[in-house]
Amino acid sequence: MNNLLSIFKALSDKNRIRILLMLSKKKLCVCEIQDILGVTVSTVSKHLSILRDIGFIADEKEGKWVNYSLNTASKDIVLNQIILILPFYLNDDELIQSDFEKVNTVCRKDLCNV
Amino acid sequence: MNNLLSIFKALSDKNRIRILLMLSKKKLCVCEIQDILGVTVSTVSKHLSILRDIGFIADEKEGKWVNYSLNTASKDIVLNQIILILPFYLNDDELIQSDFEKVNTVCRKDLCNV
DNA sequence: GTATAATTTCGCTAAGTAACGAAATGAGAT
DNA sequence: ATCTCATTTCGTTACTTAGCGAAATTATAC
Repeated sequence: MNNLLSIFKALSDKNRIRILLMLSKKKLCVCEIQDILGVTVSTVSKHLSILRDIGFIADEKEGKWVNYSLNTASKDIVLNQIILILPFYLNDDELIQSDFEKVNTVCRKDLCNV
Repeated sequence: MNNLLSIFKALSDKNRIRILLMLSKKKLCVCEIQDILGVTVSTVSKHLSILRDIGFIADEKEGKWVNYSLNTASKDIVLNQIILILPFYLNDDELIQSDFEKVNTVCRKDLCNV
């Protein structure tokens, strides 16, 4: 029950939903997600830790960066179903479409090393 | 997006999950649900209004009482999927099993008219 | 080894929400 | 028509949580 509640609580935030859908398109690092969401790095990091703890996403080091990716191989029924359903539900959403465009053009090297 | 968020927020509460699963077994009135959950009537009423507004449940008058029932015919993809998945996920949950037993024995006439 | 840069953690504030009791509502029963 | 009783709404309190900036951490690159 508590596990299930954690899943729904994790999904009760607009920015976390946006992150999940971004990651369904492409692996991203924290600073790229920050750029797209328009919130501070610490806030993004907090959201990512919530999504990671549940098993929605996975992280992996690549040079200086940590790449986050969607975990499509979860054994959890609810997690799997949610990840399948989300795109059908939100592909037409204006904000999500705008996020998708940014995902394609975002460049971590421009964002950092200022 | 906001619709989806409302759905997940509605599901982010233990008592609302319990209510949904109770109603999957039997139609219940507010005072019966109150007895099983062990919270005040006003709290139950608030939970029910949240679930009703989204379309998870429906209400219907019967004499003095309002019967609440699970809306299994929702056109919403997420709502439908959630209602299908919840039992698989929680049938083994201790609290839910205890709720199910109480659902079978609860009697609204004993609860009211004290 | 030290410097650099991305990420995480910490302390705080503001907004949101579950719970309660009391008052208001509304429909059935007399 | 009035009374009764289930239910809803209102006002309040306590708790949770998203967001921020600063400090701490971690690991790469020189």
